[in-house]
Amino acid sequence: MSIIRKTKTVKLVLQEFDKLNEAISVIDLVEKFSKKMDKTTVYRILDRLEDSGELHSFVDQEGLKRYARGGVNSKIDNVLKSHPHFLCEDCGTSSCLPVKIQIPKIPNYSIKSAEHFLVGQCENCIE
Amino acid sequence: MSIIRKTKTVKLVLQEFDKLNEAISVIDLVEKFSKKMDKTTVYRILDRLEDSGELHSFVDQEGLKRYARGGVNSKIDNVLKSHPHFLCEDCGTSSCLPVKIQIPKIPNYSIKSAEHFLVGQCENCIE
DNA sequence: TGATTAATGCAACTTAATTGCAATAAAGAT
DNA sequence: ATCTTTATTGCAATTAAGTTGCATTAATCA
Repeated sequence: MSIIRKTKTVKLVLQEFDKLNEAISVIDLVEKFSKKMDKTTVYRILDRLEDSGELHSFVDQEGLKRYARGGVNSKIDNVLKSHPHFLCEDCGTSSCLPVKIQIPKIPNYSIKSAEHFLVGQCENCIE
Repeated sequence: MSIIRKTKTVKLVLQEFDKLNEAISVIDLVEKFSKKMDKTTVYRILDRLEDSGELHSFVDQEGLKRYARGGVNSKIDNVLKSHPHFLCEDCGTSSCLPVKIQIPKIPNYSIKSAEHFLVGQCENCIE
């Protein structure tokens, strides 16, 4: 693993994750930066930031890849391990939920990792 | 919703789900039936079987769509609601796990649906 | 058996993501 | 500050999953 250069484009991407503290789909990022950088660059920057632990990714219900701040095992929102990812069906924003989901013991199975994807209404859209 | 005709191809697909009682990716089905039917036919049959409640689908970690017997809310394995889906990283088989995952209450959020995807070793591959 | 219409095959298309390669620009050394 | 190294970028082309339009075929039911 080599160091990650703080290029203009990398800074732009990181700024975006600072600004909106949510899980962003690659598609949205590619669209948002279409004037600033090539889509391959977006893909590659996200790859590197995930490798280095600055971001983590998951695939949503629609099969789209999304990225959010923090490594899978980081404590970025006091979440130690696998936290659920959430999509608001009203406003479309996606985020990491700072709760722990208990995985029941399954006889004769060994569980290594878990991905949870919840859909519903977020705090801004619930009435 | 119109009736589903029991065509030769539909029967073949259903037989496959009977034979292997697991969650099969569309890609695998398309490949398996490449001599028997067109890939569009596979996609459309799966669509219809899902509409009619005979199958349910989910998207796995890799963004691939998978199908398994039973509707989302069916009691096919005594699973009332959202059950986790499992992928064995050794043998590659995928299945529905007949356990219930408790979703913690999240203040100010309303959760409508949940998808759980677990990865690990299945009963045949665990040593 | 015939009429109706669901289902199929084929070709073309869309969209997300990947790859190769030459050109560019950070980072560290001199 | 300049040079050297090599990580990073842009562009074009490609792969792979899934979709669409349309003419043809074949279930279903009267």
